[in-house]
Amino acid sequence: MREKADSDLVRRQNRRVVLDALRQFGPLARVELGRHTGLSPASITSIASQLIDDGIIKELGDPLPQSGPLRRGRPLTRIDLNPQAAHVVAVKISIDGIELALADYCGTSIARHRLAVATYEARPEAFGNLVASEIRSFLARHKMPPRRVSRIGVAVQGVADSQAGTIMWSPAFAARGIPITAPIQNLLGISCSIANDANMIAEGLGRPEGSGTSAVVFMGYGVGMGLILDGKVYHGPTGAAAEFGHMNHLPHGALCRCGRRGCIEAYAADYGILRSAHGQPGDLPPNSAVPKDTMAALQAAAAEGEADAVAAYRMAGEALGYGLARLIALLSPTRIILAGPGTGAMALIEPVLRAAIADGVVDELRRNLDIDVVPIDTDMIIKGTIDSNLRAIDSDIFAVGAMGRPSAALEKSA
Amino acid sequence: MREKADSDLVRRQNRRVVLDALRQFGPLARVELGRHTGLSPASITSIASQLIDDGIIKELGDPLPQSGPLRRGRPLTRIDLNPQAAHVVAVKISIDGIELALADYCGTSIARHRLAVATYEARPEAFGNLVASEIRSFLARHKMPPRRVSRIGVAVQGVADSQAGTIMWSPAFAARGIPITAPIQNLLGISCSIANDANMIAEGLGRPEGSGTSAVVFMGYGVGMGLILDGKVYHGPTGAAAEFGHMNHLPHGALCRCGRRGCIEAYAADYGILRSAHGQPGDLPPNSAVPKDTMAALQAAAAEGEADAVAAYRMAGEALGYGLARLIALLSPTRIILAGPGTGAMALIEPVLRAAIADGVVDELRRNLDIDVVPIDTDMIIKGTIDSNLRAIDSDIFAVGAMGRPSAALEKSA
DNA sequence: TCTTTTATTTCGGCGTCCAAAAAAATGTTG
DNA sequence: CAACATTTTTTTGGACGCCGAAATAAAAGA
Repeated sequence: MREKADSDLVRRQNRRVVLDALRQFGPLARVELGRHTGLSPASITSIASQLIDDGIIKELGDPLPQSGPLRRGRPLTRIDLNPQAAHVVAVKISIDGIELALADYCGTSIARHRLAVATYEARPEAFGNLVASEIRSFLARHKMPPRRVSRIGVAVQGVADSQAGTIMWSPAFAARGIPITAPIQNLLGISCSIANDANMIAEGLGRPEGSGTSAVVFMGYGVGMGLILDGKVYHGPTGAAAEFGHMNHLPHGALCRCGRRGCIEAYAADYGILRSAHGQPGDLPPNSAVPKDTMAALQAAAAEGEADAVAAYRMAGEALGYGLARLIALLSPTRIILAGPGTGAMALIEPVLRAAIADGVVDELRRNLDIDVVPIDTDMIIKGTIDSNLRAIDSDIFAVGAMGRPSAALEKSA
Repeated sequence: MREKADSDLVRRQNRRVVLDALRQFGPLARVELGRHTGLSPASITSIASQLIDDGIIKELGDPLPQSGPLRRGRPLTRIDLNPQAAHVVAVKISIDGIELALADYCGTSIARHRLAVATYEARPEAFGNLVASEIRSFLARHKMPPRRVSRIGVAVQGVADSQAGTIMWSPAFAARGIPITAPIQNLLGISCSIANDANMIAEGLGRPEGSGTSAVVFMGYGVGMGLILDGKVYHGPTGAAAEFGHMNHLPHGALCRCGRRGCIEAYAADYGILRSAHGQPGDLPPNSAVPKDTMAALQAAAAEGEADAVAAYRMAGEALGYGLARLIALLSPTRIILAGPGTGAMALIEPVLRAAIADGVVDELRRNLDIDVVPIDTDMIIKGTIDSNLRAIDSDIFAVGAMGRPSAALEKSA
């Protein structure tokens, strides 16, 4: 059922609109905010002074690099998000290591740390606590009191249940159903969420694009996907969405890490490509961690025209292409973004991939489709996790009542 | 960018909430409306009297079948949607015929009409006008002045571009890109929309289910799908979404009506099943219109255990099953609904279909999945089209400003 | 110093919501 | 049959939000 509205909702919504505009278009004067948001100057004044009182935004001092053209009149007073208003920690869990990042409310990175952890053998009961204590010492090292961290976001490869706050299944772990958010919240008292890593890439890329439907494919040690439907990242009922890598390509096909046969990953992830390049049978149990060098060497060999390597990449392109063709038939996205280390061999993969899409989809459906390859950026996941959690903070903060007391959000639900 | 809010928006939203509640829970007294919507009695009084003035809802007379338990106090004054407030026409275009239905604002069917049209040979320029004039005489026959019809909804099998208002591609037509909404709007002056037929089934089933993610599969002369994501029917960027029937099943597989190879439809639509039951090669051009009797005979033969027929249905089940497995990996729906005449052979199809899903999807993803077969109801498409257009009217009407003048919506955007 | 220009704040009006009090409409009871 | 009791609906008064217009602030130019 749709929700009723009242004046409280109006203010909340407009606070959010203002924060959105500031987050997207950097520092802005009140007039400019008015133009961006459609709110009247009077309302902007009111909302801004409230947000300033709450310490969420602040007026910038003098440094007004008033660009060239001579300007008369009262100068603009620029306003920006207050970087001290909140902080977030992003945690990326991957095979044999976790990466931590601390950022302020503006999204500026304050500190990073990477540490090796034998994830595959990790005990499910202990792992969450390990992460929590690593976060604690990371914060301590950078003199950041946990009280000032408003949110922790965890990104993991594989299937994350964001409702339950667990890792349902991940190639980084032998175990299943590993609780993550509960131990972190218990030990640190900071609210925490978990999501799939490719979804976090989509969060990072998602907003600026506007309201389209697009898919981000992550190619590397695994194959992941972030889906943006009607401008919003799709998380599905449990938060375990868009397991493109484990979408079936060929029934009874090659063996995948997930235990099934014929998944796209079994042909297009590092281990799948390697397996076919070596001429190994498809039912050979997958080799979980492929060293970067090995893949680099394989890419080089393929670029030189080495037949087995070329064939392996073509097979990967075909699996990806038919998978995307199926996705297009279902969702008709306007944009597909290919990202991740696997794009290093894109020259070989792309023609096959495009041919497969052409073969598998009615022309009408792919007329408005762009396929882009974005530069490999290892920080995309961290950046997306930070962005997504900052937006969540915006949502928490604007939900705050007029008195600036966070409990207002709770009073509502009572 | 998120939209700003003002008090106008509040009233619009609350009007909509009230209409929603009435549409879903039948006639309600003001107190009951208050309970359903969370609005205060004062607000309900205000909103209701406005809606009554606008003629959108009305107080019911005496007939209060006050159920048993002795009730003191002022009796409830029940309120309901005013059936005369608006009317809709639903048009279902299928192979060789179109079906018209007229309904009032409460969704009660006033008239139905079916007529035969040689759609396949229809000229694209003329077809829209033909439909329009059929609607006109249909309305005239039932003494319904076009002025009192607020919306016309067209449902068609195949790919509809709801933005452009055309049929991009449909098995009912040899031609492509047939304009529909423009000629209807021009001739009748009534706003008109077009959508895929399976999406309309989903509209009809969609709301009561709440906020889950589910897929409705239509099995019959073709294979269609309506997708409900997070409680809302997904229409995709152009409105041409969820062409499940033309999702590739096997690369280089059997020839489909759409001209591609290996589509699910090529195995699971009537013509596909028939083709394989007759042992005909997969590249035999599809037979567009299969008579009902033929399919009934085939279903009977299969039920008797006739080997070729059984094999054909098993192949259909496999194509559907792997297609659904792929969909589940991507969207992890909580419910899949199988509907349409093709479900007549469900006893044969279902085991294979379930086996394919089990084979193609990680256990974790299908743990919370229900697969249901709903009774074959030929009116589902009509009903869904009517419902969907009534909800669109609700949205138009609540958008009306306080003065009851529709132009208020336009003034806003200026 | 005075004018022009532009940005921001203040003020008054309007619309919405809500809580509480009042009114309405009926059943119950002495 | 009149005085309660009970429940629904309307009215009243206050709060909060938005907006337009006027007032104020802060500069550049004359």
